[in-house]
Parts: sequence; structure tokens; C-alpha cells
Amino acid sequence: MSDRDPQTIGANAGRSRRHNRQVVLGHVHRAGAVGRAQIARDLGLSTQAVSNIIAELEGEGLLRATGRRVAGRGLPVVQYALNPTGAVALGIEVRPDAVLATAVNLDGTALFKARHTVTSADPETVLEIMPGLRDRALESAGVSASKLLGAGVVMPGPFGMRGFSEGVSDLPGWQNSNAEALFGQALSLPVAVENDANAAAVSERVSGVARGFESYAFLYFGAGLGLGVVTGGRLLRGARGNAGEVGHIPVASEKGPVPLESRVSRLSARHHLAAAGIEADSIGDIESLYAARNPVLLDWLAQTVQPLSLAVQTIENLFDPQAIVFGGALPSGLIAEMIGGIQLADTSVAARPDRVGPRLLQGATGRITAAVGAAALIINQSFTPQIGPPH
Amino acid sequence: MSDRDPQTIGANAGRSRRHNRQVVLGHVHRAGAVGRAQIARDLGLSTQAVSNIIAELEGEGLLRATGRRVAGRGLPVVQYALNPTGAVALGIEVRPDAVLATAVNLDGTALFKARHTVTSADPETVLEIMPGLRDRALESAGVSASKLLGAGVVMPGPFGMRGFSEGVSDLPGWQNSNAEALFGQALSLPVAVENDANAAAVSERVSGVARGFESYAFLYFGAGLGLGVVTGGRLLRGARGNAGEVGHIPVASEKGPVPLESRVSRLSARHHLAAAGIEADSIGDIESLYAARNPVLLDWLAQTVQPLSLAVQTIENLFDPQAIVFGGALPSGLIAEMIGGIQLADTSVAARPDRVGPRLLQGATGRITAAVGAAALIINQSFTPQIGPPH
DNA sequence: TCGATTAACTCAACTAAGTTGAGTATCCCG
DNA sequence: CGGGATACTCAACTTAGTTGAGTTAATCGA
Repeated sequence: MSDRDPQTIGANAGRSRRHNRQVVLGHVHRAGAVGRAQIARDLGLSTQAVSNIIAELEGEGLLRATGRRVAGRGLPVVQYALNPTGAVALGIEVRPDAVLATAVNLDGTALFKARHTVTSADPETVLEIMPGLRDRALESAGVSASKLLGAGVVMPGPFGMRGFSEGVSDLPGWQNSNAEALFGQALSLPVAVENDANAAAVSERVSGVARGFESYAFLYFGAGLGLGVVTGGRLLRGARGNAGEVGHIPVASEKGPVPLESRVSRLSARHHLAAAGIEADSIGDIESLYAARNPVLLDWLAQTVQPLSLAVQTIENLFDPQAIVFGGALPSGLIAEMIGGIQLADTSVAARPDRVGPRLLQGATGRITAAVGAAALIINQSFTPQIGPPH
Repeated sequence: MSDRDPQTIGANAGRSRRHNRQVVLGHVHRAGAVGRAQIARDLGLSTQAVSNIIAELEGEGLLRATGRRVAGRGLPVVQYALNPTGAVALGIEVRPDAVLATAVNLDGTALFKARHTVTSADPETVLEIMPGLRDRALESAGVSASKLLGAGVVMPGPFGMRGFSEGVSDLPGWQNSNAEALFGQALSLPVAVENDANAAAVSERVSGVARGFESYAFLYFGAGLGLGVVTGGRLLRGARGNAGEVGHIPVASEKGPVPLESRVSRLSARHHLAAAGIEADSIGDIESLYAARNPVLLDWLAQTVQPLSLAVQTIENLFDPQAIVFGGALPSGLIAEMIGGIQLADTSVAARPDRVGPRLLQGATGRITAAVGAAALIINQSFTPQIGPPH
């Protein structure tokens, strides 16, 4: 969101320590349970440095010792793991008609959920309810303010983009504002703002099928279609935070190139159903239709195969991901069927003889609520080194 | 290339200093000429720290003072700029039939060029000639070995990918080797290995139209078609270094989806010309045909408009780049015409009302030889912070 | 069974590097 | 021509990682 490349900043003792804390936490997150000497080797630090950092993190409740493990010779390793209840992150989803909030701990479990209906999602209205929301979340979750790492915010394109789907409209009043700064000020917390697809992608990394992945893509079914891309452990933002607008990419159809979103999105399903006289406004509607294996819905599903296969081939070749994860606001069975139907190309860079693991995965978190994904943005930050501004 | 995320490493005093040196160099590179206090403010360091680092860099000949500049009140700023002759990088291109080498200094000018024909580009043959090539380069360029930053290597897919075009074949014997380590050992230097498109992209950042860009894409016309993507100042590599295989993405045509490369690449031009009985095996052939405005070639050019426009729309929406740069082994005028013909979509995230600068650019370095691009990889590294392994 | 070996970890002294604050030089402004 | 502003230097200080010498606790082998 900021104009300045976060990497373009100098290092000093304090920032190095922050970096090392994050790197250690991230390593423990990936490993599950490790000893200090192992961490030191893996991170290129001295055991002593790791010991100091771990003592600090344990003191703050972020890590906990999980006992000694005897492995061959030598002193048995004292293993450390994340303490899931050691910290929480706030997740906030701003919709045109409501603000949803959640509090999530380090392993991704939600401790609190709230919905606040608004008549208008303009900055003033939304920011006004923030402090109250934060305090209620802390109280309900039963954690002290000192354990609150920050707040993630998911909102539709305040990034000056023009949506293809009319259904995905910008929120009013946010266009020329620095949402990150505004929320940060209102909450007195570090804040990360992203779109729903990016949040969902990160969520799978924190506690989902992409745990341990450094490079993957998440195809997110919201109202439109979004793509959250992680490369080298970081979200791909692009020049203006608008990367991953996969719904707008042209795919071949019998009528020539059409935007992917016009064939593959909840909105397109709704249109398809409406043409057959079936109303399906909510996700629940689609869920029941799918449960009943409604032929019109299955017909829609069938026509997604071709454009989706083309999109997958494009994504694989441009990003070379470890896998593409599918998820979002569609019935889980439907997504599974979708994945099963896709024809994987063997002229893709993903079709290596030595590849491990499937090329397509279904998101583990099921229908991730965007607010939980928002919170995951913050959790992920504490695992991800960033010699950068101290917020 | 390495399996480990370079970011996942701890910081200490030495690595912080390296980081800061790189960050300072990069800042000076972008700014052209700046004072120490300004750098300190921009990088979040103390003036003193920047002074120390600059003294060190000046002592090594990487920076030079360009005089005082009086700007308003206060002590006039002592400005510093890169000293182009302060360091050199080796650039090496490995082709099936030859090894090309160059030595390039900090502003991207080539000081040495050599071509070494080989009967087979297998590892043994190629690595054997490396030390001699390095020494010849140093001698011809008239620089001491201490000024040699490292070597960049460009080679076609040693990354285990399967090319679409038969013309782009893997080099024999490199498939299961760690090219970076092998070259590093042979040359006793830090080495970076990339494909031609990535090298070309970085080259434009070091001394081309992408100077100062943090996020852009380079569409490279080699034998096939490649895409080098830079985001957040770093090359996008993907899980296995194969990101950017834009030639394989499917684009709509009258016959349904076809790989982009089958319509837009030098090879496709050759096929097109061959079908009309015209032989154009070399780049020179295409150059003369273009100079003569050969109708068959122009016909080929015309048919690239539609697929290229679709590809541009895809790239813009997935990467949200500041711009897409076009370049490679095609006549400069032809590339210019190509850019002019492309129909830019306004449903793209690049079509913002507040955008500055053109969406498409022509590479400044003309027909970048891959070897020069290879050297740029190393130059770019010295401008780019990387708390990571010391090579 | 018991000493040798191995490995994890701690303690205390050391070192690298950035920060802080006082002081100096040089310009502009009124 | 004095006061304010800005860049820069010097020297003392602080933070945090490293080094090397122990200590503890396990396995291995004679």
C-alpha cells in the first residue's frame, strides 16, 4: 500500500532483532517443534543468539517448550513450539452494508465474531466503530491488549481499480485515502489492508494447506474472482496493490476472448441460474441447489471447466507456483468437483517429472470468512521478516 | 535457484552492514546524486551511519563525491554518485553452440566481449573455459580482480522445464546440476543464473527504461517468448525459477486457444515466412526483411496484434506492473510498431485515472545481448538488499 | 560397566555497527 | 552582520550477535 518499497530501508540493531524474532517464529511455525541449536543452524545464527531470542519470545508467551526429545547422542533437545494463545490478531471485513470483525489466535482459530450493520461504509462511519470493536473483541476473547498484534482489514478495491463486474463496486469515500493509516490511527495498532483473495491466500499459509509454502496462488471465489499470489513468502502486490485481478484476464471461448469472471464466478452462476428462472442471490441458495444437484447449476459448473483450465495453465506458467489453491464462497463439494474437472496441461512448467504434491489443492479453511483471512495477514507478518518501517 | 528462501535467515552485525551498503548504493543509483543527510532520512538511518558507509564505499571506489550543491540554507550538500568504473561484473551466455562473455561496469557499459565456440555445451566443456574467460575479461577491461563483483549466467532452462517450441531445447548435461554452485566454483565468484528474459528485465532496471521501477514486466523476444517480472525490486522466480513462461499461456484465436508463442515469437515469424517460401534463419535476415518492409513479415506482424493485446491484458491484470517493457532480438523499429499496434484494454487495473507514464515501453538497451543482461544480474544485486547467505 | 564421544545449551567476555548528543562549518535571511 | 538552518564530524554509548570455555546428558564401544 505504501509507495516506498519496504525493503529499501536501513538495518540497525533494533530492526535486526525484530527481523530475527520474526524469522525464528516463522521457522518454528513451519517446523512445528524444534530445538534452539537446530534453529541456529537453519537461520545462520549462533545458538546463543537464538537462545536469547527464544527466552524473550517465551517470556512474552509466544513460544512454549514442549519437552525434551531424545535423538541419538548428546543432550536431548528442548523443543519449542508456537503457543497458539500467545497472541491474537484482529480481522476486519468492510462490506458496503456491514462491518464484520473477528479475533484470531496464532493457530488461526477464531475467538470472537461480530457483525455491525452500517447504512454506509464511508470512512467516518467505519472508523468510528473501530475502537469499540477492538475493545469488545479483546474482552470476549479474554486477552489483554498487550497480546494484540495488530489488525488486518479486508475491503474491496480501495486501490482505484475498475471492476469488471458491476456487483463488485468500490466503497464510497475511500478512493483517495490511505486506509492503512486511517485504520492504524483509529485502532492504535499496526494495520494491513488487502483484498479478499490476498487475505484468503495468506490464511492458507498461516493455518491451511499452504503451510510451509513459499510460492503458491490462491484462486478465490468471492462475488467476482480473485487471485492471491505469494512468492518467496510474500504477497505479490504489484505497483499499486492490484495484482491478481484474474477475473479480468481474457480466456478463449466460442465467441472469442471473454473475461474469466464472466464464466467463472458466483455472479456468473447467478446469471446462468437466472436465465433458467432460478433465483440464487445468496451463498445459501447455491448451497441448497448444489446439495440437490440442480441440473442448471451443474450445467454452469460444466461450462467453467474450459475457461478454468485455461486460467490454471496461465497461472502455472506465469507464476510457477508450488500449487494453486481453490477456495472461497462456494460449496466445498462444488469446489472439489471443479478441481477434479480441470484439465491440466503438460506443456506447463508445473508439469515437471520431479514435482512433488498435487498441482491443485482445495483450501483447508473451507469457506474462509474474509475477516479471518484479514487477521491472518497480521499473524503472517509476525512470521515473516521485514526489515522495514516499524509501523 | 536455491531451495531455501533467501529471506529466511537471521541478521547480525555483518549482514546488516552488507544490507546497508546495498541499500545505500541502490538509493544513490536511483537518485543519481544525493547527500548523506538525505540518504539517512530516506533510509531511516542516522547521518553518522550513512557517513561511515559512504566513506567505506568511497574508499573502495564504488562511490565518488560530485561536489557541493548549494540548496537553500545550511551547509551545502556534498553529493555522491555511483562511480561507474568502480566495479565490474562478468556476464556469460551459454548457448548450445557457443559461450559468450562480457564484462560490464556499474552503469552498464560493456568493456569486453568475447565469443567462444564449443562443440558441446555440456558442463565440463563450459566450466573448463570459465577461468580463462574471466582472466581475459579482467585483462582486456583493465581492472583488478578485486573490482569484480561476480558473474551472471544466462542459459536456457536448466530448470527442468519442457519447452513448447522445439527450437528451445535444454542444454545437455545440465538438467540435474546446480549450475550456480558449479559456475561459482569454476570462477571463484558469486554467481547468479537466470534465463534470458529475467536477465533482460534486470538489465533495464540497472541502466534502461526501468531504472527506478520496483514493479514491472519485460516481454522478451528470444527464440521463444519470455517474460521477466520484477516485483518489489526483486525478480519473480516462482517455486522453481520457472516463472514468466509467457510463451506457454493460451490465447484466444479463431481456432480456439493456442500458445502465445505459436503466434508471437521469432520462431513463429520464421514459420510464417517459410510458408511463403522465404527463409529467415537469422536475426539479420529478419532485419533486412523488415528494412525492406517485406509484406509477409508485416503480415506476420499484423497477426501478432490480437494475441499480444490479450497477453498484455493478462500480464497487466495479474502483475499490476508500472509498465510492460518490450525488447529482445527483433528489429527495434518492428518492436516499436508492435507496441503501437497493441490495443490496451480499459477494464485492466493498469487503466487507472491517476496513472503516470505509458503502460508499454520499449527497452532502452536495444537488442540486449544476453551476456550483458547476465552481468546486470550481478550489478543489480549490489543495489538490492538481501539479508541472505553471503554466497 | 565405565570412559570416550557427541550434542545441546549456558555464561561471560568480546566485537561490530548503529545511535546519540555536542560541536563545527557554511549557507540564507532580515 | 547576527541569527537561524542544514550538513556534517567526533567521541561516548547502546544494542545485539559472536566466541570460546564450561556444563549436562545422552549414546557408543571396549
